[in-house]
Amino acid sequence: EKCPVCNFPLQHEDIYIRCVNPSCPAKEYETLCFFVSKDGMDIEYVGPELLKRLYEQKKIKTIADIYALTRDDLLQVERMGDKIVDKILDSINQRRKVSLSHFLRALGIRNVGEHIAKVIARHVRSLDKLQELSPQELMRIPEVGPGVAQSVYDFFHNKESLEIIKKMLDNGVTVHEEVVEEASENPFKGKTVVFTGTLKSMSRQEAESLIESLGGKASGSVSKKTDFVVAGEEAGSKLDKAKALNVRILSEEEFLKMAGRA
DNA sequence: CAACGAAATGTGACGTTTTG
DNA sequence: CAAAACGTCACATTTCGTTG
Repeated sequence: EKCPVCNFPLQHEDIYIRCVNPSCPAKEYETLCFFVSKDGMDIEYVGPELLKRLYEQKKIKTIADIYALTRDDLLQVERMGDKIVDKILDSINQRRKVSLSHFLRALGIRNVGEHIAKVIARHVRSLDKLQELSPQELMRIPEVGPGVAQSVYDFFHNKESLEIIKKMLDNGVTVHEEVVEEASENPFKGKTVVFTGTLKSMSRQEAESLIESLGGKASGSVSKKTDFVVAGEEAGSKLDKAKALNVRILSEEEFLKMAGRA
């Protein structure tokens, strides 16, 4: 079953599908894939393959339907046992409560990534408020320009997406306000940090959220605005750039010590 | 309005767990 | 135990917002 307009198959290829057909299957499927992915709601044990089966069996169509899945729906899928079904349901339940920034990110609004989602969430505080903002009002938020403002506005003024949001709320999803807490004094407060290479003691993501919790910013690329580069094993090109720009380089040990985790 | 830095998007490889 | 499916990671390229 292919979309008559774009003719894309139902295949998770990480391609961003921009088919004009509002009910394009390939697009709907990609939206589902993104929603459960790490960059979205991060629903464990649910990935492209499972979604494809459920979509083809018409058990789900939109991201809202994920929250209405039953044990039987899942057990009907091939290669599905009790153990994994328990985990899946558990995982979905865990994600019923979500912060506004996380939710906003997971919706997959164009031009809204992890960072911008957080910025917007901290400014507007609630989902209701966000829906009321005009593009002009949105642009008053720092780091939000015309492109982002338009995407966000369009999303919240589209009949389909509003229905999906309503359905999610009806299915027990609660979006809570963003909590902004002031970080205590530490070497990373207000600093920009870039990680390169592999860290032994934690994942890249854990390290980045550690920096954030300390009031710093974890960035992906080295520039002259970067305060520290933390070099793990097999550090790549970012380490070279740091040396070239005379950015202070920290070993993993130094990093942990300064972060108070050593 | 061009240059620049940061964020978003795209690409590809590899490790781990579960089912049957 | 092998195939399937999920998870993790690094990094290149493109796009966006800001600033001089």
